[in-house]
Amino acid sequence: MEINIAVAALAALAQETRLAIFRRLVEAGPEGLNAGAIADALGLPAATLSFHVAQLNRASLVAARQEGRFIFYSANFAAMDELLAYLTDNCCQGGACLPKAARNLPSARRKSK
Amino acid sequence: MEINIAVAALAALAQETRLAIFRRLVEAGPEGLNAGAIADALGLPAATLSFHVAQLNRASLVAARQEGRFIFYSANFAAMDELLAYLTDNCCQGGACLPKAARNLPSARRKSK
DNA sequence: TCCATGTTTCCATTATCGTGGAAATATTTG
DNA sequence: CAAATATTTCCACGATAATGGAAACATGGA
Repeated sequence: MEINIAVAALAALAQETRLAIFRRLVEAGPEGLNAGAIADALGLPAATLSFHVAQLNRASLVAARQEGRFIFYSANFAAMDELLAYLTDNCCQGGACLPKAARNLPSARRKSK
Repeated sequence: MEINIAVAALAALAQETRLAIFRRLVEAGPEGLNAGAIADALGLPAATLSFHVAQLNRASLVAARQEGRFIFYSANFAAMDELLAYLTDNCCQGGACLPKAARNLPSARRKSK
C-alpha cells in the first residue's frame, strides 16, 4: 500500500460521522445496510449521509451495490486489513505498537509492497 | 479509547506530510529527532514542520522533550497501540480484518473502554 | 404511464486546514 | 551581554471540508 492510499483511507475515517458510519457497517457485516437505514440509525439528513458514504466509497473502504431501489453499502474488510497492515508495518517499530494480544507473534511483518 | 480520541489520532495521521513525519519518528525510535533534523530529512520549511508536529503532539501521537537548545520529538508507541486496538476492536468484525499474520490468535479482543 | 419511495446532485454557507515568509522567543556559547 | 542557532508564533492567502434544504434522478409497482 502506498502512502497516498493510506492517507486517503485514514482521512476517510478521520471524521466522527464517517467513523460512526463505518462502525455501523462493520457491525452490519457483509450484507451491509441501505443508505436510508444508515441515515436513520445515525439521525443524519439524506444529503449528509450520501456525502460521507461517497467519501468512504472513494477511499475504497465501503462498497456499494444496488438492490431494487435501495443501495446497500458494506464495509470493505480487505481494505481495512490493508490499512492496519500498513500502519503496523510502517508506524510500529518492530511491531512495538501492535496490540498487546498480537505482540508476541513469530513474525507479524508482511510483504512491504 | 473514545471515538473522539480515535478521530483525533486518525486526523493527525491523515495527511501526507504528517504521516511522513510520524514514520520518520517511528524509524528513529524512542530517542526521536530534533525539529531541524526532521525538517531537513523531509525538506520542509521550519514553520511547516512546526505546524504539523504540533498537531501530532496535540493528538498525543508524538512526545516532545527539550534537550539543550534542541527539541526532540519522538513517536508515542503506546498511543499508536491504542489506536490500532480501537480499529481492530471497532472496525473489524470479530477480527475479520486483522492483518493475516495476527488473524489466528487465541483472543485479540481487548478491554473495550 | 403515473406515483411513491430511495438516493444523489446541486448549491450556498460557514468553518477549518495547509503553506511558508517574517518576526518573535528560547537557549547555549563566547 | 551579544551573537549564533533552534524553534515557534504570527499572519495572510488559497484550498478543501462539512452541512443540509431543495431539486433532480432512478427504480419498482399499480
